[in-house]
Order: sequence, then C-alpha cells, then structure tokens
Amino acid sequence: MKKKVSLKDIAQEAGVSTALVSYVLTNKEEKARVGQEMARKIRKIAQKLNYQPNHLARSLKSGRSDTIGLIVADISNPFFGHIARTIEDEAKQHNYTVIFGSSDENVDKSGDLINALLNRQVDGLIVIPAEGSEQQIRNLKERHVPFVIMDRPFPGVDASSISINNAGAAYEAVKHLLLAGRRRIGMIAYKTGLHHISERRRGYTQALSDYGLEKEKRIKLARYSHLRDDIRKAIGQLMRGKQPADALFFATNSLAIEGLRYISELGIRVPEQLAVVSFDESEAFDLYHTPVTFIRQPIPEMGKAAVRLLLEHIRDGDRPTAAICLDAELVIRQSSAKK
Amino acid sequence: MKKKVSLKDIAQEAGVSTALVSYVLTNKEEKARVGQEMARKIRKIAQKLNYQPNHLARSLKSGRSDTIGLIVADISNPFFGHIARTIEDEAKQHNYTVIFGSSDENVDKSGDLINALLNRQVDGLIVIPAEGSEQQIRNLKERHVPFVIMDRPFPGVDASSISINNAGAAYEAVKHLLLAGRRRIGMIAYKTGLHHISERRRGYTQALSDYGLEKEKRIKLARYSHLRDDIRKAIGQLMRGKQPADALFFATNSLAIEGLRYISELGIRVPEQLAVVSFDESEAFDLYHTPVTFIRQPIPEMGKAAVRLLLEHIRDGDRPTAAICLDAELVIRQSSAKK
DNA sequence: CTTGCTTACTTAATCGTTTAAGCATATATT
DNA sequence: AATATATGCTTAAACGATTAAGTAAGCAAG
Repeated sequence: MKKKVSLKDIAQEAGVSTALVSYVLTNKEEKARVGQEMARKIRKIAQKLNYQPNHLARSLKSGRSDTIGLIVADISNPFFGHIARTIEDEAKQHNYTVIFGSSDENVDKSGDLINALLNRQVDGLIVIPAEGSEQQIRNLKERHVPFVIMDRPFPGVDASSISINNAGAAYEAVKHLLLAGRRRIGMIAYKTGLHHISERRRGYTQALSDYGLEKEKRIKLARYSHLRDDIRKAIGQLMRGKQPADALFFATNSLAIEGLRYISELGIRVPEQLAVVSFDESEAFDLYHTPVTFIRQPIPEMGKAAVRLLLEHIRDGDRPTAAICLDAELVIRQSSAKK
Repeated sequence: MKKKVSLKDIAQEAGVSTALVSYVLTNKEEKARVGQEMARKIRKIAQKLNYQPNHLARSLKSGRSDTIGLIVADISNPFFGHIARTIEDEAKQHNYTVIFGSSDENVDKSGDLINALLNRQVDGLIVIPAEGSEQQIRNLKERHVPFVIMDRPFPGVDASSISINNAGAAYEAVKHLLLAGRRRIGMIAYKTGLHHISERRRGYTQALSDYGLEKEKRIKLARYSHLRDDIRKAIGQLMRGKQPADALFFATNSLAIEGLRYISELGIRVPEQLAVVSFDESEAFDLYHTPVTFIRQPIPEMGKAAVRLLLEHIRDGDRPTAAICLDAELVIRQSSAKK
C-alpha cells in the first residue's frame, strides 16, 4: 500500500510544526490561536494531499477507538444478520464502527473472540452470548469493560441487557393455539440452558397448565450441532401413536424451517392436521403454502436500544446496569387456523 | 474501562526495561539473547497480570493492522451474510479480523465506508461494489490499496475479482426451462448497470436466441428501492393478455421471494401454469409448496478465494491482478417441472 | 523603558509497542 | 596479558496523532 499522508507531510509542505496542523485539522484553531492565513493554507494542503487521519494513532493517544465489538452466534443466520445491520446503522449514527465475530454457539470461540475484540481496543461490546459463556461475561464485568447482552440475558448476572418477554410471547402463542381448538400442542426447542429458551419453554408450560392441560406437555429438544436429525426424530415421536400432536410450537426460526421441511416430506397437512407457530421471522414463512404464524421480535428497536445503552456505559463507566425488556408481537396467519 | 496492563507494568514488576519484556513476549528471546531465568520470570508476571497486547499500538508501529475491511450491500440479506461468514472464518484462519459495513447499494455510503475502513488502517478490502462505484474502485487502485472485488466485477477495470459465470449459469437455467417445454419465458431482474446482472440477462437472451425464440424476449426490471411495487407491476404485465408467460426466471433471490409472494396471491399454479427458476439460494425456496429450482453459487469457495487472493495482494503489492471465475450449479426441483 | 498582554507559533511529552544499536561484564582465544 | 567473543541487558528512536507548556515578537499601558 502506498504510504499514507500524515500530519508530518502537511507540516513539511506548509513549513510549520505538526502541532499546528493538528490544531487546524481538528478545528481547535480558536483555542490554539492559529492565524487565519495559516489555517487556510494548511487546510488547502491537506485537501491537496488528500489527508486522511490515522485512526489507529488517534485512538492510541485518546484511549478511545470509536469502535464497538459485536459477537453473534452466526452472522449468516438472517436473525443475527438483521440485528447486526440495525446495530451497524445505529452505531454509524453515533460515529462508531462495528467489528464482529461469530461464536458458533461455542464457548471457546466466544472467549477467543472477546479477547480478539478487546485487544483491538473496542470501546465496548454487544454480546449475544453462547451457552456456558456466563463466566466470560462476569469477567467482562470485573474488568469494567462496557458491554450489553442481547437476546439472552443471564438471570444470575447483573449486567445491562436487551431482551424480549420470551415467556410472555410463548404464552400468547400457545394460548392462541389453544383458542384455535388445539389440545395436543408439542414444542420443539434447542437443548440448551440459555435463559431465553428456558423462558420460552416456561411460557409454553404455563399456558398449558392455565388451561388445565399440564398432562399434555410434549417438549422435544434438538441439539444445535445435530439439528436435522434431532428434529426429525422429535417430530417422528410427536406425530406417532394414536394421540399425535395437533399443533407444533417451534422455539426459533431455524428449528421451524428444518421442521417444516420434514413435515412437508411426511405429507402432513398444515393447518388441518397440524397447526404451526414459530418464534422469529423468516422469508420462508411467507412462502410456505399456508403462511406461518410467528412471533415477531422488534429487532430494529432492540438493536438501537443496545447501541444506545452501550454508549451510555462507555460514556459513564459508573452507569447502573439496565435490563430492557421489549414486547414481541404474535403475527397470526393461516398455519394456526382453527381446526 | 479499567486501565489495561501494558508492557511497562510488566517491566516495572520485573525490574527490567520494556524492551526486554517485548522481546520475550514476542518470542524473540533467541535473537535478543534473553536469559532463560529472566524470560521465565517475565512470562510468569505477564500471565499473572493477564497481559493482552495492545493491537492498536502494535499496528501503528508495524504498519499492519491484520484487519480486512468488507463492504457488502446489506449484511442482513442472507446471501451477503453467508459471504461475510465464510470470509470471517477464512480470515480468522490467517489471523485476520474483519470490519464490515453495508453500502445499501448506495454510492455515497459506499464511498464513506471505504474511507472509514481505510482510516482504520485495514490492510485490504473485499468489496461487493454498489452501482456507480466504479470510480471509487479505480481510486483504490491508484492509491495502491490491496483489494478484491466480489460478485460484481467491473469489466472496464483491471482489478482482482471473484465472481461466477453469470451468463453461463443463466443460460443453463433458461435452457432447462426450454427443455421442460416452456416457450414464453419471462425474466425479472434489477434495474441496474451492474455487470453481474447484465450478464444474467445476456445468458437469458442468448439461450432464447439459440433456440430461435429471440422474439419471445420478456425482460422486466425492478428498482432496488421500489422492489415490491415494480415486481408486482412486472408480473402483472407478464401474466396478462392471451400469451401470458409460462415460466419466470428471477435474477436474484430477493426478486424471487417478492415475486413468489405475489404469484401466490394471484393464485397462479406453479409449476403447471408457471415454471419458476431463481438465481441464488434461499430457505424460502425449500418451503415453497413446490420447491424452487435455483442456481447455487459456490459461496464458501468464493469467500475463501477472496480472502486468499486478498492476502496475496497484501503480501505482495506487485502481485498481478487475477479474475477468478467459478461455476454455479443449477439445482433442479419441482418448480420447473415439465408442463 | 519596563512590564504585561496578545498573537502565532514551536517544543516536547505521551499513548503502547518494536527493534536497531549500545554498553557492561564475563568468558574464551591467541 | 591483550584481544576477541558471547551474554544479558538498556537506551532511544520510531509509528502518527494530541495537547499542555513554552517562546518570541509586537504592541499598549504605566
């Protein structure tokens, strides 16, 4: 790469010190009482040489990089992509840049990522934590790194977080299925200890028991690493016997998409034979022969809130933590129509 | 944020100079002839204090940031998300980090992004260029910034690029429709001068004329900014009259998804009444009632190739440019079945 | 004509790291 | 004994920018 133009080059050309150039180009001429003539000259030279400040050097001096680190599970998953996009936009509004990394739901990768981002001197982190990364989060807290957890708060950790009312949303979804006349409602979730998923399970369970159906609980779990096989097995189990499920509630969109693939293969009719509701949005839900009822998370609001809260933490290291909880919306379509 | 541990802190604790600490921690003890005893002591202290090198300072000194910049159109679009993911993984393999930004298919944003990334001293760029950003690319070349163009090469610019055989893939897709007995094949593409789209159009046109159907050309264009409306209008036009289209070829997945939504609304039967083929992959294509035939781009290979080529350019500023062109694969499913 | 205030700059230290060059001291070679 | 070599460390400059503190010249006031 061609050598970049530095303050020194401009200073040389103008016959002055780099300090003066710096004062002018950072608009501190008043304070530094730079001559108008000279200020104009410096600016002209800077323009001519196409000077671009070296952000690294500036950061080193100032201790601020104007960069935030984002850790998601997998940037190729549209849910996280969408989050990343809103964070990017909101960050840009505040003159921040985003560095990201995918943890792949893996604790070790997550730890490496956190370190890599911190070494690059990010001013703060937005983390969608992987299972088992609780200790890493505590560690951030101890080190007084400004950070915000998104999507998956840890109940035992006092940290700022942006999340949705997972239990409530799941409750509404299941209630909706019940009101549609379904009684044997299965749920397929990830096999994980992450709080957002347990909450969704809790909402499901609560709804069933509020309707006197606690005996009808049918939760099946799938491993992130064996998604396809586990889902097929789960659906196989739920649909077999004389009392097959008449509704399925999926805890995330990836579970639903994989599940619907199999349901189509099996020739199960939706919604006549089986109603379907899923957490999260997906383009695939629109194109399914009967558009899928789903729970829409307010992703743009979540992203904006995350960035704003993080910036407050960055600006004020002592800002008390805040757990922001937003509401999700049940979007009802044909896949959960009455029997 | 708590003050970070620096070389100075370690040096102080060990009672030596920072230079010595640096030699040890960068494994240059041999060269610098550091005593074994001392090396061990320094390493122990570093561990105890949990020293993490300041990447910014290192980069400032070395002139290398071990960071590559990625510019996509929109990270929330799964196609770009997928690309970003493979680039991230491949970069990590080589100890590089990725900073990204979404251009929104907008020249001004693209320019701002390029500058923002370069100011942050990225070692190189991978760019999926927006329409009209040709001059920005030329400018990169002039400034000797190492970069690789992905997905959308500019025919008039001598730059390294990774792309696919767009015309060939489109040709195969249309040929496939012709062999399936379709004769009134419409195409819906973006209204853009970007080469990859023109190439797809060229492939379509070529296939028609090779089969003696040049008169049957029906290309409709949609604006990125008015996707929904333009597609509805286009499909409306293609399907009306006594010679409605019996097949549709979509130039990208977002066009297809929007198009299929409307096709479902209109109650048009696929594939009986209308065969459908789309460029690019999508989960939605699997869940469509008749799984959609599509052209699969080799995204993982493209991402890997892009990173590798970029790293070669970074290592050797004089490396001649290379235009790598990969083949895409037509995945045939029911949406394009014989009439 | 000395003191003090402006104005318009420069000097120099600093951020954290790297690395060539220098400087003692000890040991080996002739 | 004089010289060379090896060993183990320190010094200091550099990367590019920021900024407090210093300086020099001009001018006004006492």
